[in-house]
Amino acid sequence: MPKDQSTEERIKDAAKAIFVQKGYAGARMQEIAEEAGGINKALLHYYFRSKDQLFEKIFEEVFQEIMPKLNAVLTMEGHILDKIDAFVDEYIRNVRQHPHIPLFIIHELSQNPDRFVQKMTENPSLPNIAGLMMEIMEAMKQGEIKTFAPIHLFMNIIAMCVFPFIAKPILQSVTKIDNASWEQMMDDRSTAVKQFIRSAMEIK
Amino acid sequence: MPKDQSTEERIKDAAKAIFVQKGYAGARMQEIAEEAGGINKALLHYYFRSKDQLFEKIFEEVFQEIMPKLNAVLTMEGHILDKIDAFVDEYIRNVRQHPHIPLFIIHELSQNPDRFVQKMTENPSLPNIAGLMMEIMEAMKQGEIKTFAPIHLFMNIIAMCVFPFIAKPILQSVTKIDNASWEQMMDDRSTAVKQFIRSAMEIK
DNA sequence: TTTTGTTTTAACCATTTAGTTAAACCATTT
DNA sequence: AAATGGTTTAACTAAATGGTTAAAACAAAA
Repeated sequence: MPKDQSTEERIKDAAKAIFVQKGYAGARMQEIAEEAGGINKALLHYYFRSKDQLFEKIFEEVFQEIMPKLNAVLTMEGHILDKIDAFVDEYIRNVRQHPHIPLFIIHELSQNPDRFVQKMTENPSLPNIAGLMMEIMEAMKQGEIKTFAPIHLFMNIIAMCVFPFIAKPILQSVTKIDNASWEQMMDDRSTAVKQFIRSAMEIK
Repeated sequence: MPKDQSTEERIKDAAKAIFVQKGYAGARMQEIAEEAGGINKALLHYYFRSKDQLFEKIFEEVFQEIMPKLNAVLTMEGHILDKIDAFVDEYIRNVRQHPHIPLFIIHELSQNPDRFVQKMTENPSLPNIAGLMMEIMEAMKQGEIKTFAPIHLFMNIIAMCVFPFIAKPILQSVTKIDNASWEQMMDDRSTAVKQFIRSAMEIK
């Protein structure tokens, strides 16, 4: 039972920063120790045994931090387009606070695809995508929104929310937008995406 | 002057496969040598001096392989929506053939953002985004398409094309789609994206 | 056939890196 | 104060990894 929280927490924060920035392969235990501030490398092993186990802890935490927020919105009541609006808002707001997380998750997950399944079966807070699909199809049948393959709609929504953060360096270079203007643009991003989706899906 | 192409080419192919799959930090010179098939690790250094230089060569090649194809479409003549259609088709067709490239580029570029600027200034085949923006705005002014911030439209298009390939492992897991169905879905992707964009941008 | 220059190999080197260990430190209890 | 148990450190080890080197193999020219 850890009496002193501070050291373990400091290590986790440092590890999170380094792993998220450099990925598993690029991260060094030494660097994590330094990031934690005047902490010996051996302490990392004292608290987490190995790089693998430390990484798994961090990955799990990061992962479980982002997921529940999303399906919270997904299980919201109301009109499907309002739900999508809420999803977009929530997603972009979250990602802006932790801009490195999506690329980190995507990269590490594509190195080890099975990890996703494992993490999901461990924690049963898996998003109910099938339910969402049903709901979308129902709304289409009711003539509330245009008919469009639900899976592609789903992918479009996620893509438009996440991609700018994942590809920021390229996009910023290719569009020659400086940091200040980028943040300004991100202020408008939520509205723009919602508008685009409504424009595509709203009938008439 | 390299008389024998074969060895150098085999190394490059192997390096490309490994680097693209594992990233710079995760790739091992030994593994690249093995991938090349019965080739000594020292040969890699004989031909490319260092891991860094080998990586740079590969990165450059991969990068220059994808870029020109894109602005080729970008500088096409015709109606803006047709141009976008062509872009989407070309992009998705290309990415399907090399599904690991986008994540590779994005990941390595976010590790070293300056590299993009460098690679771009080296090769002047930079896509004329400003011109595209102008064209889009002109079409809006002419009432050919709905009014919508061009930069967000641009990001939406790229996002919808690339994202599914970048996030394939997650998306496949979360939607519980098996490999066969995934490919089938990708067959429809181009059409779906084009339809979505037209639905969002077309007037009336 | 000898010579010359290039390609390839096996063995090595130096450094980095994850991980270990034994001892020191420190706070709390007795 | 002594003992106890958790925490931290410095110094170390073993393995991995990028890189080097000297010699062998090979091909082409003289």
